[in-house]
Amino acid sequence: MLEIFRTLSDQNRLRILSMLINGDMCVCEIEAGLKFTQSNASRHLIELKRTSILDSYKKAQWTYYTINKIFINDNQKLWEYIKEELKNLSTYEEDYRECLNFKTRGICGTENIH
Amino acid sequence: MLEIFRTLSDQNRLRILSMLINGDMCVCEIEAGLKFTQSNASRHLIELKRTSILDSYKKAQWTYYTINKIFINDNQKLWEYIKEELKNLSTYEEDYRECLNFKTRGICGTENIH
DNA sequence: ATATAATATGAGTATATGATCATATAATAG
DNA sequence: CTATTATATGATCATATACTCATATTATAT
Repeated sequence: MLEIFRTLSDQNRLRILSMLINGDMCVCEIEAGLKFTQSNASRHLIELKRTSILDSYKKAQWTYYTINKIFINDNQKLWEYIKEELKNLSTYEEDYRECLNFKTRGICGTENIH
Repeated sequence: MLEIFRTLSDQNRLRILSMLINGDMCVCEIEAGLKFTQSNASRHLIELKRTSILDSYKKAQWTYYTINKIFINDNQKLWEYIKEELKNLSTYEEDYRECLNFKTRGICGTENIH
């Protein structure tokens, strides 16, 4: 529980989660959508995965991160709380717009795959 | 949400919460039961109150801290999660024994009141 | 009033954390 | 193979946090 709260107690990791509730994203989409440096995006995602809040899979050279189904299942009440609250983040609307923008423009070569 | 998670991401504050689910306690009972220094106990309790997870009331010279009913009501799912998990803390049984011990021995003059 | 006990707080220190830059690794394309 | 793109990681720095000691504040008792 401590590790979970520790991982959740960062503004930028919450912003990442608030985007992933709308669908999986790769590192460079997070990077572009939330305006992080590449290494910062990667580190936050890895930290979220380390505490099993996220899971990841690879598609070609892209690493996609996704909300971990096991985490949701093991922490249902906590997850319901988080999921509701994430939409109230002051950054949510703007972040979502930016992410959609990059998704449709095909920021990182993903347009060749999808 | 961020502030709440930040406040909850500390081992000693979780230990405090795990004791308070069994009843209100004053600063010196937390101090004795959990073996904190006086100032450390006070600071953690104040931080938990600052984020409205705890509330406090005074009885003579003692400050009693209590789980904030408003917090419970405003964050029901989160609170259910926390309440369940607190009992699984590795420190829980031992801390509870120590706190009971001090309660019955009347550690801080409270025996004169109760 | 003074003495005592409980709590809060200012100041200082050590450690943890988040961020960045530069570089390494992994995967694909040509 | 080499070049390119995406991701991960080592090193470093600045800031945040938890802790302690000393002191201030508050409340009670005598």
